[in-house]
Amino acid sequence: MTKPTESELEILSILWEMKEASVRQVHEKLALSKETGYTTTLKIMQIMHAKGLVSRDESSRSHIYSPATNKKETQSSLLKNLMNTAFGGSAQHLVMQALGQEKPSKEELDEIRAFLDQLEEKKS
Amino acid sequence: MTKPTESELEILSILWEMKEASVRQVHEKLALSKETGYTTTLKIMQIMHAKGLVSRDESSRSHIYSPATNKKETQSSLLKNLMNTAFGGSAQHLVMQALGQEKPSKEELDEIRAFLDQLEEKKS
DNA sequence: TTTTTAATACGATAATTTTCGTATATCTAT
DNA sequence: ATAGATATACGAAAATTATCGTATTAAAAA
Repeated sequence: MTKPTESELEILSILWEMKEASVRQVHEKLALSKETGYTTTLKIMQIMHAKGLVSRDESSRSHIYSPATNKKETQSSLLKNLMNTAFGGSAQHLVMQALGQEKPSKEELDEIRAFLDQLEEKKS
Repeated sequence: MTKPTESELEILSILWEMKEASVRQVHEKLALSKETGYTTTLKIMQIMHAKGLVSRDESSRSHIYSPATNKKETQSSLLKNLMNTAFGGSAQHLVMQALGQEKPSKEELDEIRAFLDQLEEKKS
């Protein structure tokens, strides 16, 4: 599985959310947060297709793209990479830092707690 | 604060751990996990110095480098970036994913729990 | 049918990042 | 002092990534 570049990841992320979309649709979303031309978006998506990061349906004139990589796996690999390069390999530090800056809601905190409990059970 | 590149981050991470080190020392650590030449490491560290990512003591012949950027801030910014590009902005998802793959020890889990509690208190 | 609009393909340039060779200076040991 | 080892500086090539213009084709509107 090739590692997506920064730009590719932005697009992949949009596709994860939308499930499938045309270049136009992706570009419009992307343009909300980034100054960029349509053909640039197109080109990157074509490259992603060549790399196998996305698949596309070419049956209609405007191709419909969808993510081809496993979302969890990609996230996991990026996370592991960041954990190793920036957090000395410590999940704990990374997690606490992530929580600290985001101030999650009580509900989210509870879900995380439940998740922690579940993790611990599995240990036995 | 300029965002470190991937290679720069690897080096910065080593410096965070060692507090301070010569190019030679950094290079030896780096070479354990990566095939790379000495002058390459040197060059990157010089660039980092020019960017202000590290500072150095030039009083002896072999310069001693140390990290110049705030560690927390850098980590935070990288984390936020990954959270936005790969996790749809959700700290919760990121955190659960990170924990899931690392299987932390009971002690670590407890520390995280304590941290969650502390977070919640602050809310009121 | 003609014109306008909108899509893909593709090549080329620009920008960024990584890599390394070589020159030069300094330290160390002989 | 001289030779050998080891440092930094620096330039430039190589590799990767991002950007965009233009040609061409297909659809839609007039």
